[in-house]
Formats: sequence, C-alpha cells, structure tokens
Amino acid sequence: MSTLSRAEKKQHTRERILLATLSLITEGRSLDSLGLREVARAADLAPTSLYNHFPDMEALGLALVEQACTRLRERMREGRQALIKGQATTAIRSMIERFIRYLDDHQIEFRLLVRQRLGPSPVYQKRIHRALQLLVEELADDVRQVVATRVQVPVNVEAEAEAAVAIMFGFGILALDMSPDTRALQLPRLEVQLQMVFLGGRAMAAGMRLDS
Amino acid sequence: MSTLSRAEKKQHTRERILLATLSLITEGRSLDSLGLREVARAADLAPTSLYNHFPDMEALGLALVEQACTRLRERMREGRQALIKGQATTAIRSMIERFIRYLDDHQIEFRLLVRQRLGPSPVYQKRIHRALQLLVEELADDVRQVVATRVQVPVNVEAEAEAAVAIMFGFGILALDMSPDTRALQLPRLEVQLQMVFLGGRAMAAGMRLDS
DNA sequence: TGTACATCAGTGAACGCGCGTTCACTGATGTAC
DNA sequence: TGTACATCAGTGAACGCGCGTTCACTGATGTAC
Repeated sequence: MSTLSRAEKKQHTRERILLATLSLITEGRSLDSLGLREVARAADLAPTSLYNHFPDMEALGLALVEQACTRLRERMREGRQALIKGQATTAIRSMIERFIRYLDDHQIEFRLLVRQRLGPSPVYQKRIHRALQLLVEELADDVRQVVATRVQVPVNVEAEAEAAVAIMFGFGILALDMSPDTRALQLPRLEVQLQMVFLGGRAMAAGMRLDS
Repeated sequence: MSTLSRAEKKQHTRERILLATLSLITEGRSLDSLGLREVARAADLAPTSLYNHFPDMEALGLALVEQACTRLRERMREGRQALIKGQATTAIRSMIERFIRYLDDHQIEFRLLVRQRLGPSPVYQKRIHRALQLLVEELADDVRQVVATRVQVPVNVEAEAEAAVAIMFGFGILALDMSPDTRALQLPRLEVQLQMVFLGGRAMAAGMRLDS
C-alpha cells in the first residue's frame, strides 16, 4: 500500500513528535515541564514509542533547540549579499524584514530559544549562546562591509552588532504578544533604534562624545 | 521562650518558603516545573503546611515575581536625582553601576524575571511587562532631564530608553554566567553600546542620517 | 493575675492519579538466497 | 519470482514512585473575663 520505506516512515514520526512538542510549547509550557507521556499523547503515539526516537526528554529538547538555532541562522543569512552594495538604511530595513519573516514563520521556535537561553540545561544554553554569537558575528561582518564603502574611520562593529541584536531580540519578545497590525505599527520604532546604534557608532568613531 | 508573635512567626515561615523556592530556581529549575512537595522539602516543612501560606504554586510564584519586580524598580530608582545635574556619560555610568549592583544582590530574581517574561502564566507575564515598561519610562524621564540642560533639539527619549534597557538586559543575561572578573572586563563594552544609543539619538535629532 | 476557651500554623496518614521505564509482543518492511 | 528469516517501529500491560490534595489532629499563642 504505502510507498514509503521504513526509514522514511520513522523520519515522519520523528517530525510528528517534534511538531507535537512545539505545539505544547505554544500553549506556554516550558520544555522542562513537559512529560514524555504528554508529548506522546499530543503526537498520537504510545508512550513507549518515543524511546524509538529519543533516549529521553532532554534529547528531544536538544533536537528542538538544535533545529531552532539552525533555522534562525539560515533565515538571517538569506539575502545578505544583496544589501552589501546598498545604503546602510536599506541594510537595516532588510535585516528587520528578515527577522520579521522569521518570527512569522517560526515564532514558536523563537519562543523556545528565548526561554531555553536561561533554561535548566547547560547543554541547551551553550548551543543557543553559540547561535546568538554567530548571529552577532555575521551581522558584524555585514556592518563592516557596508561601512567600508562609505566611511573612513574605523568603527566598533562588534559592539554595534551586539547592541543591534539585543534590541532586535527585545523587540521580538514584545512582538510575540502583538497582533500583526500592532506589530507593524511598532516597526518604525525598531528601525529608529537600530539607526541610533549605527549612527551613534559612527559618531563615536568620528570622535564625537556625549558631553562635548 | 520565643518572643515572636504568631503573626511574626508566620511571616518568617512565608519568607523561608520564598527563599527555598528561589534556591531551587538557582539550580536552573523553572517556576512552572517546581512541585509543592519539592518546595516544602527545601523549606523544611510538611507539604501540607504550604497551604497555610499559598493556595497553590501559582500564587507562590506570583508572590516571587511581585517581589522581584518591586525590588528591580527600587534598585534602579536609587540615586537617580544625583545624576540629573551631571554629564550624560556620568549618568550612563551610574545606571550601569546600579544595574550591576542589582545583579550582584539579586541575580536569582533577575533570572526569574527573564525566564517568566515568556512563561506559561499570563499573570506573571503582564506583571513583568509592566515592571519593564516602568523601567523604560523612568529612564526616559532621566534622559529627558539630562538632555534638556545640554541639547537644544528634541530627542526621541522613549526609543532611546527602550533600546538602552534592551541592551542592558541582554548584557545582564550574558553576565549571569560570567565570573565577576570576566564581567568587569566586559563592562566597557556595555558602556560604549549605551553611549552609541544616546549619541546616535542626539545625532538623529540633529538631522544626521546614516546614508548622508 | 488566673482560668477557660478560641484560633490557627504546622503535622502525618491516606487517597487516587499520572508519571517514566521495563518487558514481551506484533506485524509490516527489508534482506538473502 | 518465491520463500524463509531478520529487523525494528510501534503496542499495551505492568511496575514502583512522587505528586497534589483531604482530613482529623496537636499544641502553642491569643483573647475574654
């Protein structure tokens, strides 16, 4: 009947388990309070079947965190090249757009990342920490390239990129509970904040100081 | 023997329960995965005794969140007046100092706040959200006053304050896993980032743009 | 001050329940010949 | 192509355990007179 191989079927079941877990997280549950039986129920499987895919709940959680980290990075890398030639404001807008598209498609995973960043499992924490560092570094590279074509002075791109990511994540957290309309209304503020950071970075590099 | 009144003793027990819960959170546990019996054990009480203080774990959690919110705000308000007359860089340094002192004294509560900000309980979430908003608004007031004495142009203080808090919290999260020495080493970076925001805000208000 | 009664924080036994994990199993899919 | 055997994803019964909650209780503290 079915045309799928045993391995393919197994893969599908695995994905069903991960999806079911994410759906439980949507309801506000945190990874470390989820039970094996609970996940099995949500995935429409016998509790014991989970053992065919993950040795325990921690391994399942790690798989989810891993997936979320990979996806975030992929999404934020898309379309990087296009902007390097453009203006800085365009680059900022493009970054915001990519981030918002990521939130639209994977906001549950974003939620997972933010929650588990301070979660009980050091393994999760380190993985997420690494993903965020990569994000900062890649953004720093972008900034470096945009800056190189337009500005003479050396700029503290790492600090700028880190600040920008912090602001963007802060916004993302607030955005989780907004309607799409409200969120759209708030976007200009995010744009202004990111411009402040980069403009301020450039001003500092040019020797301007707050108290002068 | 004891000179304490019944009410005072009850209050002490209540505090013991809250402290015990915090100590469990230190170990990385999240509020919503803590059990009543577990807390009772940590507080050296019979499980049933908890009911004399809290109707359920959610009420206990709310009490903790409430305490953490109040304390964060109090700490960040301390010494606000002193800086209003001073220079902007001094103001920034003072804010960082207050924040670091808060982290030193109450980092478990800070952890709690950050984790529960996206937790399963909408009640917790709203409370924390409100506390952060207050923080942003009060910082905005400070910025307004510092700015008023030195700059002619109108500045988007709310956006600046929000960005600054996002950056500070981002740093705080990273700082949770640092030794005091490492953290001290990273502080200049935080200072630079905050300066970028405020300098950038002023530059924008003065009409400067990234692409000009 | 002393006495009789009320309050109430804390206890410990008991309950029913869902949990994670084990185990022997089923039956479809895969493999060797 | 057909047959005999191996693999292995998924099942369901069973286990011991810690959970939240109830209940009747104890005894120190508080109150009224």
